[in-house]
Amino acid sequence: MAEHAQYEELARQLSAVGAVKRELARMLPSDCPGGSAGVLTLLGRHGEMRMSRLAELLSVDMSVTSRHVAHVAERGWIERLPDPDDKRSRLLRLTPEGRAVIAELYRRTSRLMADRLGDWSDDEVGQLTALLGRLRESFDATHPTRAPA
Amino acid sequence: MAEHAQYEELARQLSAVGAVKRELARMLPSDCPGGSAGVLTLLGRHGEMRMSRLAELLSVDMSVTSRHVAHVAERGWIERLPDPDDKRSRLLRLTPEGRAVIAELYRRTSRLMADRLGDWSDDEVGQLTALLGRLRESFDATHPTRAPA
DNA sequence: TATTGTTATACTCTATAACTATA
DNA sequence: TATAGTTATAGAGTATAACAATA
Repeated sequence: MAEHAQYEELARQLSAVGAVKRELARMLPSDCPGGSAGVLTLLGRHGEMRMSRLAELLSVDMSVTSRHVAHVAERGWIERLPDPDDKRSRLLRLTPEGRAVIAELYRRTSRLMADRLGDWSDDEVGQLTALLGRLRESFDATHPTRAPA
Repeated sequence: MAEHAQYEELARQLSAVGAVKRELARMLPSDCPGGSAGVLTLLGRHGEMRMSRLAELLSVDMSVTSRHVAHVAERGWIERLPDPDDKRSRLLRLTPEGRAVIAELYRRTSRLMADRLGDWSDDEVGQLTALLGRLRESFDATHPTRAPA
């Protein structure tokens, strides 16, 4: 259990993360905004999946996911296939063009991160990543202690 | 120097912080959106200051700051006083009403944080806060190694 | 009836550019 | 000329509600 002032300081730093996210967003290709990049990288990491699963991984409403997915589908970066198990559902799959975009995103991310975090150790980057993961888990509304059912 | 995969994972977790920030925003008073809350809490912490200084602390453009400040000034939560040292500038000062809003913000933040981070130790909260602070510093465009002048 | 996904609408936050007033 | 601040405009992201199709 932490003190109030500590919570305030954490809240302030979380707000300030916005500046970092905006700088990451500024180096994205012009036709691939952040929402699209999220769709592509999650499909690249987890493989073919349904809309609802993707919305969960993105931590946004499915209506938002639908828009981001439409954007990348219009550019031919993913396919939307019928789900043999449920005709309401659609399976999202990367195309070769989509994989090429991901490769470019990776190049740009690596370059920027290496420039900005050049003096961070592997361990420090890992610590921050782990703590952010735990933070998200603690705030997850579907967490068992808050949604017991 | 960290590996590429580590950078990717950090970028993903930074994106996911958005969900946490949105949950914090959802419990704000209806006439006090996040931008207004940022203005009030920074004035509360650092005291009277000019627009340009506030923009720097918020890490956003001064045009954005101007809008947020106008919002809180319209509600009587701050005063905009003439700066005796520079007639172009305005000094921003909290009113008693503004301090009351801050008190309410603190109550709500504490309640939510205590609920979500109840199983975090002081040390863990402090570690995350410190790492986020360092992250912001590393990405700060005005950092001496990137803006040497 | 409940769920998957789409679309329309509205709100917040942000940056860029044009502008006013002052340094 | 340069800087402090304001305003107009445009773009990205998000949530809610209404809807169609299917379970």
